[in-house]
Amino acid sequence: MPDISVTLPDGSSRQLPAGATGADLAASIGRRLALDAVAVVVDGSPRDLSAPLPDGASVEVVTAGTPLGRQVLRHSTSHVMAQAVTRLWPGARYAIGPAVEDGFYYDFELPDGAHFSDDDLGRIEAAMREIIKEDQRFVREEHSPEEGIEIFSDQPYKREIIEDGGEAGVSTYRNVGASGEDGWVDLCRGPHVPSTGRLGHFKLTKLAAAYWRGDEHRQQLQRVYGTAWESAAALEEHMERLAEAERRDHRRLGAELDLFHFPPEIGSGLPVFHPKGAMTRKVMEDYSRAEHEANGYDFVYTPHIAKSTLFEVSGHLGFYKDNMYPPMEMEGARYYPKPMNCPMHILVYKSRQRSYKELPLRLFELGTVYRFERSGVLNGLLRVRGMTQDDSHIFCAREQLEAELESLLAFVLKVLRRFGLSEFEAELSTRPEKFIGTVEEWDRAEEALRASMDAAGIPYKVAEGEGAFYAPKIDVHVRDAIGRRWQVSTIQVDFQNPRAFDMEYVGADNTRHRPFMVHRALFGSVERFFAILLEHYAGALPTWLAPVQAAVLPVSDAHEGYAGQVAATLRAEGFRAEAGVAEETLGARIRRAKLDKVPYVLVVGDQDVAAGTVGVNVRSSARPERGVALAQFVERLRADVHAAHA
RNA sequence: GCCCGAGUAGCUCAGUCGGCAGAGCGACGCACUCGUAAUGCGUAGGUCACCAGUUCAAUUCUGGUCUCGGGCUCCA
Repeated sequence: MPDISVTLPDGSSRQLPAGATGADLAASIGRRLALDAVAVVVDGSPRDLSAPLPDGASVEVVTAGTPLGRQVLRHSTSHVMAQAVTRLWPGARYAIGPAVEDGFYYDFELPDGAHFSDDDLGRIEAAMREIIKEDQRFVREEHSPEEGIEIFSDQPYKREIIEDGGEAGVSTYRNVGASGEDGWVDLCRGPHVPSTGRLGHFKLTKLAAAYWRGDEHRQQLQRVYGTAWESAAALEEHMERLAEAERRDHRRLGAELDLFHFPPEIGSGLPVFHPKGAMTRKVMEDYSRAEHEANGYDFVYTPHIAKSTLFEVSGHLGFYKDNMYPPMEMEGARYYPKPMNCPMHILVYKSRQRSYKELPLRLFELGTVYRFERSGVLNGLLRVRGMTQDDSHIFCAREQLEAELESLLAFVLKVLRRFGLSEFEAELSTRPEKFIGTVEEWDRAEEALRASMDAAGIPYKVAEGEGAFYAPKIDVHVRDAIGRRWQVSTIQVDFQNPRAFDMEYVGADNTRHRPFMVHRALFGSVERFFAILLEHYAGALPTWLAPVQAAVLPVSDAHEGYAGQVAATLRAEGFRAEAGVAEETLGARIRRAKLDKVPYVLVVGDQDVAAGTVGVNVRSSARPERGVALAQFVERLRADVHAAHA
């Protein structure tokens, strides 16, 4: 039999007997690799280990612990889950079951309109472990579409996929037990692990409803989520990450640190900030104002409600009505709470005739808006119904757009960095199928946005056709301390509103021109950004943002007077300091201050009163210091607070 | 809005197979006056989310409503 030759990723080549498979290749390289292998990539395409390798191919063996290997594991586990569900609910229909970030899901329609309950997760897991124990092989088969439709005669979702796919052939995977009996079959491109015995480090995590093909007008299916990993240790690590995320949950921290809450008496999605949360928010807002002032923005204030005509012109009542609170009738007019600030800012622009000499005109407002979000989407401060945007609208001449976007993005990133967020990824959303304006305008705006990201040096992806109907946009995402991605800033170029409001300026040529408009929210919403910071810092806000920067604790009540003086001195120096009273044991008071995540706990006793010193217990350190001169501590605190502004 | 789950003291939760409810923490009071992550004792605090229904009796069972959580759709 003639040999074949394949090329490995390191450039070396290997000779194998004709008909050799990926599994044979892995085995020929090493025993360990053969055990770890879950699939191969042949000339760039993922394949089963059992597939024969073509002569001359480039082949990479995929192991379980790699991103692609985990995808294969997860997708294979989702098949096992669907198989388990059909064992437990004969007649269940299964739709799609892909691998997703950190796990997988599968969508089902149970017979007789049944729904899963939480208790079912354990039953499904048990059935899955049975299937894994049976070590069923994943057997790939190729069929014509007609055969596929025949195989899935009782699976309408699979049939729909085949019918809509319009492909020349379809492939299926059959799970076959040791005795060779035909098992459960699914429509699938693959690849899969060789057999179910390769799986096992998984957990079913949650239930959800999901619409068939993501369309809320179609059948609602039951979705089961799970996670799967290459080893028990990796699964355990993942579960620990989830636990860490829960510990950092801003809703939990908001209650523990007494920062904010959502009174049911006010209504869903409408938070109140308590004094400590409000202090941090005030520092954020003061900082934002100072930065905007230093960067050429003009401040405006606008009302919370406006007559319907304003939102008719802006297009909100046409395109955004479902997200608006209903109107109030007053003196024959209908007043709507504003869902966005832009129409108001446009009216400021239009208050008089504008000259090109005024452009770019940058209007800024911490503007509170109200949006009627559907109840199911509310999520702590991350998704609310009343929020304050650090909102800006920039009006500029066409030839200023590029430079303006470039400096704008640089400004955005600079501010985000000062809040300790430094890993950015952006997304450029481009012209959708339905759009207004000209292709030339769009191309120019997209190009300007792209250039600003190149200039800022941040990585970005292009979301083709994802722009709003009126404009392309950049969304800036940040990664937090535990690697989660959050969308914060957004920058949108708008062609629609300048036209709708008939905005003009007089150019150097003494004729009228239409300005370009750029919408920009930096934090996104102050509430949301506050929540992201809380989660990023796990509640231990940097000193400049901490509501209480130093807590002064007297050792006994004899030292309360001195503690008060120390706190007063710190406040006079511009810091946020509180003096305590000696009501409980010192240990208990220190513990409380630490749990409140106060950056500096100062303990003062006889020695400090005599020497004018403080004991310094730093939040991030387990070892307290003694006998630090107060003046010296003031300088340390000052340096700490200013470090964030460097 | 839809599916699943939850709602018991300020918080975290136990409990009642239908018979007028309990712990820890917190709050308050008294004692303790203390040098770096929980001093002791005591007191108060609950229409068991709300509204109906079944029942001799409902916090418990049934239905509805509201709120919260996890998803879907949507989005800052």
